[in-house]
Amino acid sequence: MDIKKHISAKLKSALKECGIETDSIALERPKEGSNGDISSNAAMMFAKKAGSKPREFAEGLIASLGIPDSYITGAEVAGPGFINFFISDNYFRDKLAEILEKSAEYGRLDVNKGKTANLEWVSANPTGPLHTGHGRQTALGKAIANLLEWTGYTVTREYYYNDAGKQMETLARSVYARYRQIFEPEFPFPEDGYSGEYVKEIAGMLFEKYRDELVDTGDKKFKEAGEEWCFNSIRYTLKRMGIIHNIFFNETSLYESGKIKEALEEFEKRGLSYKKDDAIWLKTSELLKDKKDAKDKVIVKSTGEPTYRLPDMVYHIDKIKRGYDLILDIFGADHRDTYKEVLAGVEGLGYDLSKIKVIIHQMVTFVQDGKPVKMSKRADNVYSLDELLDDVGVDVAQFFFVMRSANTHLEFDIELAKEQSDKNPVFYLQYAHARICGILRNALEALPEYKNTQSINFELLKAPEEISLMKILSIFPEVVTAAASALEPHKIITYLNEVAENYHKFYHNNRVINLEDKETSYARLKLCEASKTVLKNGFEIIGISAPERM
RNA sequence: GCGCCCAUAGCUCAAUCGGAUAGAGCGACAGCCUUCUAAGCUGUAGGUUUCAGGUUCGAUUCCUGAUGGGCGCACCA
Repeated sequence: MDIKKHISAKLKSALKECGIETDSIALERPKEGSNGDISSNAAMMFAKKAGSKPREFAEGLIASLGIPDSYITGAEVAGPGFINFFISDNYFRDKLAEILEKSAEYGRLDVNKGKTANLEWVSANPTGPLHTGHGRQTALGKAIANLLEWTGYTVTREYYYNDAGKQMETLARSVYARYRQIFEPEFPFPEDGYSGEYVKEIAGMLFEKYRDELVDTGDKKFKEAGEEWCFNSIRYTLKRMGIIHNIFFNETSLYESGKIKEALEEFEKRGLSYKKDDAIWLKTSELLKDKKDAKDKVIVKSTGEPTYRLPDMVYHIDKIKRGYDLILDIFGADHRDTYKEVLAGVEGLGYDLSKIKVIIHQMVTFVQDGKPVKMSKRADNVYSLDELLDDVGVDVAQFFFVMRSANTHLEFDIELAKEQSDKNPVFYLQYAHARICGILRNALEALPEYKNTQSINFELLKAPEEISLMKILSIFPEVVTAAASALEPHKIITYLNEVAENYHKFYHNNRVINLEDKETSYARLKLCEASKTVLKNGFEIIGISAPERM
């Protein structure tokens, strides 16, 4: 029984009597409680068509709806012509029973059951540890992958990297220089080298093992050692954050399979590329017609090496061919223009882009003591993601990165995140969960039979705080739907805040365990269990833990 | 210079495909622990949603322009 479908069907048939056929009945949940539980703007939308004024038309519609019925206690016209529906408390009591029955599955949807999704994110080349600049994307992808799974998708988590490009050579040269410096302090460090401490660490490990035997061996050993160290570091950080990628896709495999060459030939055949100054250019200015200032871009350098664009295009074609129903990329705002060029190339080769969606997130400013923390790549010690996790904890970091809409700049207040107190918004949610767990533990002592009591009278739940808590718990699946279709996990957090708030209010006004009134205690304990379920399921989506004690 | 994104309470941010009296947290002020977790609850103060127009029953949301901030404009990725 879904109340929205119920009301929607009623409105549809009432409109049909007036000669209006429509499939799109917009129903929303009014912010203000006095405006009912569900509201529709249908009368305002169709009054003109019916040759009537909105309020009059609304009155007429209500008269033909056949209410009250077993779920709807009443409907009234309000404001400019809204129809506000009031839902019976028993509907929400039924929902409560449903939450308890579904438990860990409550909120899981089957709208995308049988479909597959591919989410590619992080995808940093193995030239160093992940730094805090990668944090938002890392956390966001984790939550979005969860969100997709909750709507029924089978999700492939993928990491794309290139260990053959210029960046890796730079790493190799940097490690080599640090290695030489161990026994030749005057050995010059490359100007564009990676100056992080970890490079010295890698060099030190090589020296430990081979002493100075590697001086004349070339870059290969240094590159391998660097890549291995960096990937271990990256995987370690990802694991700490609870992320395991199913596929690590190496760009090199695209060369080995000949697909890069094929794409290049196809571009030429289609007249989309040309040679100039010994390089091969893609006619991006033609492919991106709606972008006036688009310029042609180099896809193969005069040295014969492709730029990142070409393999990126081929990589996306590979993902399309793998047959996913949804292909998601997550990029920072600094890639906003470049991904468009890549997709334009894919489209130029005749592929359909409709399965591909791109999530862009804005940059993060880390603030400490009221001042922005500098994140310059030139600095010897960048703030690594691991250090951030050490400083504020995994849950807090995950929460802070995900709590805001991706499309706005994020200010990450390190002092606030470190704070183990009521100032920290993570704890507000986790505290509600821990508090419920405490009560349930107490109940096992005081009323151990509650677990096995078969007939629980939910009609005893009638206090205003109990009703509004039941109401908020009942919309969790709708929130998951909305968050998933917008790909915005922060909507879950906003919702969980309401759940926690409603729970705390309920707690303060209603004693749960009361030996004088066991029947009510049983019902309230069930309400606690349902609240715990929703909080825990929500935490799972956004990727934080559900502590039993705090 | 050009392109994209953003602008909401003192601060950090919400606001359901355009909906009703724009909401939270922090900070400020005033209360609530001999009873299940006070990391909690209750109350007060705080707004011309940057500005100027436009579209309509109705705009924080859509359009135009201005102002301010972020990001990008490589034969780096």
